[in-house]
Amino acid sequence: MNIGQAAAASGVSAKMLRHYESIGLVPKAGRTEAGYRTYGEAEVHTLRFIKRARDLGLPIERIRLLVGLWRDERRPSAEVKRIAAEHVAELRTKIAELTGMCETLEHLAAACHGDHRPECPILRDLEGRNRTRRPKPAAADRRAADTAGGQATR
Amino acid sequence: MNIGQAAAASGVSAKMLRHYESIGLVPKAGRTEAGYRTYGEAEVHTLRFIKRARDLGLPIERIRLLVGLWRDERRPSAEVKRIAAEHVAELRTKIAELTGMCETLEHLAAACHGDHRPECPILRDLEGRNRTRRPKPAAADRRAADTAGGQATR
DNA sequence: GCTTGACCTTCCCACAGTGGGAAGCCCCAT
DNA sequence: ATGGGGCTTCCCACTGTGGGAAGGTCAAGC
Repeated sequence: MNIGQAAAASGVSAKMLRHYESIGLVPKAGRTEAGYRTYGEAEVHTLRFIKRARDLGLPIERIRLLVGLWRDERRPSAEVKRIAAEHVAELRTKIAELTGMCETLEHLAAACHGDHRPECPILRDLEGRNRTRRPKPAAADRRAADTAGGQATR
Repeated sequence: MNIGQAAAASGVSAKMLRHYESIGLVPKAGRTEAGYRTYGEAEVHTLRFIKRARDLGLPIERIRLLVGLWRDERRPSAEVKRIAAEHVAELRTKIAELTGMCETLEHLAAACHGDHRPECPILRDLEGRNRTRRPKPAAADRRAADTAGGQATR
C-alpha cells in the first residue's frame, strides 16, 4: 500500500500520516526505490487505533502512551485506565465550561427581543452594565479591576 | 494608563492587548513620546467588553462584529441575537461531541478492571476488536444531543 | 515510445489564541 | 547614576489539520 491507500484504509489523511511519522507517533514507513512510503496491514492497524483514539478526543501525547501500552503485552490495565480517566476528567471540565457559556448566552439571547431596535440585553451584559447574572466559576484571573474606577492618570 | 495598567484594569493580558491591536480588533492605542501605549477609560471599557465576550467563548471574528454593533447606536438587536444564536449552536454542537466522547470513554473505563493484568477493554475497543458500542455521530449536526442523554444501557 | 493525469515527495504557510522569552529602551526611586 | 521593573518589537511554541507549490513517479491510453 502506498500512503493514499493506507490513508483510505485507516481513515487518517495522508497529510496527517506523514505528520504522525514526523513526530514519531508511528515508526518511519518503509520506502520503495522511488521514495514512496509503503504500508502493510500492521501499519494500517496501528493507524486505525490512532484514528479511533483521536475520535475520542485523546491528544497525541496520550495516544503515544496508549500505543506504547497497546504494544506492551505485559501492560497493567490500570495504566490504560488511568490515562482514560485523566482524559475523561478533562472532557468533563471542558464540557462544564462550555455548558456554562452556553447557558449564559442562551439566557441573554432569550432576553433579547431581536428586532430592529438597538436595545439589547446581550450587549448590555457584555458591556458590564446590568449584569443579569454570570457566576463565572472557572479560571479566576481578574485582578485589580477597580483601578479603572479611579483616575490612574499617572 | 500604560499597557500594564490597562491590562490589569480590563483583565486582558498586555500580550493579548498588543495582539488585539495588531489584528485590528481594537484601534491603535495612542503613544507617549517614548513610544509607550496609552489607554483611557474608553479603551478599558472596550477591552472589558472583549474580555467578557471571550469568556463566553466567542471567537475573535464574532467579537469584532459585536463590537461594531455595540458602537452602532442604531444597530438592530436582531443582529446581535443572531450572532449569539450562532455561537450557542456551535457550543451545543461542541458539547454534544465532547459528551459523546466522554460517555464512550467512561463506559470503556468502567469495564476495565484496572489492575496489573494486561487485559483491557479500552485497548480492545481502540484496536477495533470487540467494539462494545460507539455510534460515532460523526459530523456536527445533532443539536441538543446532550439533553437526550443516552443512558448506559444501549 | 510518449503523453497525460493521478499520485507521490518535501517544504512552507495558515488557522485561533495564548504564552514565553530575548534584546533593547524608558521611567522612577533611591 | 544606578538598579529594577515596565515598556517596545520580534520570533517561537503549542494543537492538529489543511492548502498549496515545485518537482518526481507510476500506470494507462494512443
